[in-house]
Amino acid sequence: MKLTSKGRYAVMALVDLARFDTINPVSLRDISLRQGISLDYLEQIFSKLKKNQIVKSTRGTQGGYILSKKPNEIKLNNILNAVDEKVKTVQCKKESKKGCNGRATKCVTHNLWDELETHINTFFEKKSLQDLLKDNSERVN
Amino acid sequence: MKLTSKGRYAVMALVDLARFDTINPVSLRDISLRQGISLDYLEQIFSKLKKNQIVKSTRGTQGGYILSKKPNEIKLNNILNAVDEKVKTVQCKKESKKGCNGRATKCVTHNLWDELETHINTFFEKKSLQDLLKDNSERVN
DNA sequence: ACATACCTGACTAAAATGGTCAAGTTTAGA
DNA sequence: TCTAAACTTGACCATTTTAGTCAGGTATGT
Repeated sequence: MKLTSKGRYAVMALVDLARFDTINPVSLRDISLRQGISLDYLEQIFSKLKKNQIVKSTRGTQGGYILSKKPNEIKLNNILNAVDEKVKTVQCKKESKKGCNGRATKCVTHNLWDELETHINTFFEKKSLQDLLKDNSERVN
Repeated sequence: MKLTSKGRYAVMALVDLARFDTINPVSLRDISLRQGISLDYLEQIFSKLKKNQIVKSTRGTQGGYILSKKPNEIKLNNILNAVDEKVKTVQCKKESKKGCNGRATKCVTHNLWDELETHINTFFEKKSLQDLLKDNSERVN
């Protein structure tokens, strides 16, 4: 399982977007400056967010990104999946005749990681962008 | 955050140990063969488990490892911490005057990762080796 | 036309991962 | 007492992932 900066950046950027896209599209440049994330890296991230229909883009001067849906309809789960931060805890070979570790049976921890995966996914499915906005409504930055 | 093979191996090895240490210490060699984990790697893992008083060792012929406590007293949390698979989701610089990203404020997702961390830790604190033994009591391997 | 901003893909330094290898020390049992 | 089994320690390493950078584009509002 992995939960690294990419996922964090994606969430940060989208919270930023949710705050500022009410009138005009928001440029990555602005997000980059406000959130302290490299512009080039943001472009990679937004490319994936766009492919997953989480944001929409407008090109040209005054262009930028806006959210595709309302903040309460965008779950953290959607965001993290979009940037390939899928919650994956076990690397048991699926569909092979043998189970984990090349054995006939599943490794003794197999069910455990499955449970954990569900546990974490549930957490992210419940949280929406809206929830984060609310939590940080008093913040300046 | 990271949850990789090392943690999985540690749990697998301890479940194995819990099953077989009733009479004699169990050698890493045996665990290695039964669980399909490299012996050398197991040695690294058990070195840490020992430092954290999760297992005790006996040297020499017929030596090996036994659990320091009863299976129901060993929480998964203890195991994963011992092998450095601490649940860590954010790399915000602690104790610096500035918050995440070198800003004066915490990044908007700071609380989120904190919550997740608690969420996951709670999961592991509730699970003991005993629980895993029970789940797999019918297994052959 | 030109500046702004999106778009794409190749590239890379540094860190983490999942080990291996070598050289011990300790102790049970023959 | 000798020796093999088993623990102990630390260095080393190939591969993969991460977190970007860089170098080009293309589209479009003014």
